[in-house]
Amino acid sequence: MKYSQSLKKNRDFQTVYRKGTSYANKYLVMYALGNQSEENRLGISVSKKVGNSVVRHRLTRLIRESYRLHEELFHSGWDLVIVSRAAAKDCGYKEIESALLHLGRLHRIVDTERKKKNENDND
RNA sequence: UAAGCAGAAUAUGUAAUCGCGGCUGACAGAACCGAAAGGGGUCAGGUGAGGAAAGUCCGGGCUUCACAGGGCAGGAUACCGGAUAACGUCCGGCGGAGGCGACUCCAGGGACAGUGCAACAGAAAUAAACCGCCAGGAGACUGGUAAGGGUGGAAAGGCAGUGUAAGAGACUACCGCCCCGGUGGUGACAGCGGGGGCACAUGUAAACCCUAUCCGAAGCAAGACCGAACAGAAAACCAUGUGGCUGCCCGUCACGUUUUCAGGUAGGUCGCUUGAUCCUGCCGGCAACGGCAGGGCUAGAUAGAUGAUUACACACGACAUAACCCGGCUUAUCGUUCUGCUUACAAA
Repeated sequence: MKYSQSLKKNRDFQTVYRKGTSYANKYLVMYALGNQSEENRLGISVSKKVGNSVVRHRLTRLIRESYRLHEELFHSGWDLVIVSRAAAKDCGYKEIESALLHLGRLHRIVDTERKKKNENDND
């Protein structure tokens, strides 16, 4: 991903869960916390309750792909944790994509209208 | 052709665009991150999950720790021979059970080493007379009897005959069982001959147990190397200072600074894929498998890479995602194809 890192340490996940704000819809839960940097960091969590390994991997890839294709819509400087809920296990790409963008708008870190990262598009 | 039996192969495909993990080559060999170790750029090419990758149920390699030798405990296995690195796996047999057959299935050592258990029913369960039958007696009843009834998973080999008062391996034939001998086979065992009238007298070892054989423990988050932080040891420095012994001086100790050594957390690198390897051919073997020759290299991530979109095709796509590596077992599964064989019918 061009503008983002992935969130790796369990410690970082715990920080976002504890101090961040959260919104949820039918398929996903999104936690967000400002990280005082130029970049976003994205963490994806799919519980074993959702399904077996094949289902969990597919959901992780769908969420990552949705974020990648709309990366320029997100404001920068946030740690995001996306948690998949059990209802998401039969979803296709389109449903995950719209659910992700919906949660981003609730957090007010997604611009509905235009691309915003012009300062980063200079390079 | 129909019904079946055994085995094997395959596991949506094609094209385009965007994206991801290794690898190779070229150009840089910088910037940047980090104390260091180390990481890291751009472009191109090529490559990138399974038959079960699953369950983690067995067996081995590998690694670290432990280990003179022996025994106990605990666990596993249990007809015979072979294969193998090894196995509880596989192959070929034996015995038993099922099927017309191809073929399938088997928790298949020991109950004269010992202990336990066997409900209910039944007269009685390891010990026999309830009914019946026979004899005696007027009768009550006494005696004989395991052929018949009834109970039960099991009632003292089965069945037929002789025999008898009625009966009984009491006697006889056949079958079964036990013992002995020799034959074939590496062996489990098979079949042959002779003998015993059948005794210990039931079942249960998936009850404890006995016998024989095997087993050290933990696992790649193993482990090896580098190594901030942080404890430690030694040496040097007393230039200044603080505190204790002590109110002061000397002395000494601790704190202090530098260097070296050893340990080692976070972090990093390796382990990490060339192997009991795969493919083809020939040879040995009924087979599992082994030998020889030639050829191939086919993921290696470390929060964890295979996805998204579009188009087309049809059978409309099941189960399921490597995590050190192999050999098995078990379980899940949409379909398609092939090979060999059996039975029935038809044809010849």
